[in-house]
Amino acid sequence: MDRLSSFSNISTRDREGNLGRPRVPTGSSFLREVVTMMGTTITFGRDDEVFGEGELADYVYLVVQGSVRNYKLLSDGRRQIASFALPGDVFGLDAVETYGFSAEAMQKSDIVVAKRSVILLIALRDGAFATELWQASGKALAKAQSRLLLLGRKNARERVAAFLMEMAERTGDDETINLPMSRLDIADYLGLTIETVSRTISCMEHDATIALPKRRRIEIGDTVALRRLNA
Amino acid sequence: MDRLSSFSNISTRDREGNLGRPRVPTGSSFLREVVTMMGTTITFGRDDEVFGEGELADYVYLVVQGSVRNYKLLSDGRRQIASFALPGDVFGLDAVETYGFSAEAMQKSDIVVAKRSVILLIALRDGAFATELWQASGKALAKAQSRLLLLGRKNARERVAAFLMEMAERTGDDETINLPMSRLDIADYLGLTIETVSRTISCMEHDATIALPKRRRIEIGDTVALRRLNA
DNA sequence: CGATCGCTTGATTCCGATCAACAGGAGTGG
DNA sequence: CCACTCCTGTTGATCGGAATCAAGCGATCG
Repeated sequence: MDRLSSFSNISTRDREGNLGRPRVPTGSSFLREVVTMMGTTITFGRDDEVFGEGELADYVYLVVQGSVRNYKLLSDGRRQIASFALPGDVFGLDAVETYGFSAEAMQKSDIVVAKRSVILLIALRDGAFATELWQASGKALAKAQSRLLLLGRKNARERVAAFLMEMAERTGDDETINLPMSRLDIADYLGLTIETVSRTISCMEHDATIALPKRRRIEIGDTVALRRLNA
Repeated sequence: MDRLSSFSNISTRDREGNLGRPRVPTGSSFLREVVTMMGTTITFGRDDEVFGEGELADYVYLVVQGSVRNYKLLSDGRRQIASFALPGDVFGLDAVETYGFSAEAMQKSDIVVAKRSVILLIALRDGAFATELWQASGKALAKAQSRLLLLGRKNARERVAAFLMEMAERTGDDETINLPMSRLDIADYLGLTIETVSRTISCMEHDATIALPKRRRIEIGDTVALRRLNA
């Protein structure tokens, strides 16, 4: 764990505790360590742009607190959210020359910003680290491919079920989900309209598949029913 | 170009000529060199499985001749093709533990098969090579994200237009496309049905946007009209 | 030459989009 | 504290684009 020592004098104590989350995202925590070490924390307000599609990709980002939407737009305003970045997630890492999508904070968010050139330098010197970056991209790609299946072939109910299971996995305690995003964000993530998302959620509430004590809080009642919709 | 010399005694002459293609896919040709050097060529017949989703990812692949579909299935048979691999393309590279999708030859295809462990070993020793792998994954991810936008937000005509432009770019001479895949493959790539693909293509023929002298050959008549549908 | 497979075309259905109205909650200012 | 407004989300009615169902065509191959 002191692989960083050749690049920095700062002690490499574990910083996971700072995140204050019940779960840590899968993947290299060493990558998070490097970004944290090499970067600066910036606070973004609600709907502030972190970067725009097509801009030179000079930085990589780590969400400490808050959440970020990564999305692409068509010229007429249609939007597709590619991914949500939650606390502990790194994003903007896979850009090659320029960012392939835009990124906006969904609420007041603390984000560590690190120079890509530094990451690249470390990667070039350290094959193991570069390999971790490669594998991190591989995992991101696998997720994207699952989403291709969702967007290309699943119906509304299946999409919402997949979303709920994903969010249950990534936040909360498997039973209760605290949504950091609006219904519109969910719709643009799932390739649906806000009305269809709302209706589908209502329907699942009537089914007792889920309960919603608050707008942005969903409790999963019937995990089996959700899982059955997932394959 | 002799970075391979430490791993092999075979001379590292340029092997691109072997591919017999008008265009070489973007990205590291060094990666193709490594795979070619370290691998063995195997010929697959039409619809032969190269690997199945969930299998241990022990190999990486390079298409020399022919073409491959990479796809995921739902339990009821719905299929989403994530990507097509054409001559010069490497696939199966981004898998982490197991393959995240299945791969089948679309016709008789010559494919170089190389052990992943060898690639990994080189990557661990050579930060520059590992960084190339990382960037290759980044490009694949960018393509996948563009396809998320297509599958989530574009209508049938826009999807087909995007497909034609992609194929014109990847094969042939920008004017004439020789399709290596069936209408069903196109449909499963674009998240449509075979009937909708057929109708849309017919409609574009009536428009004189395209011409189809043969079933598997498409000539682009109005590039501007196609491009207008793309953003 | 006939059979099969791949593709096209037509008729109808259906799921999700669109259009429209309203409800509830949070935040604001008096 | 309450009245007001704005914003987000829900619900209902209708529409439309692609799916589904169905039939026929044409090329390829044994």
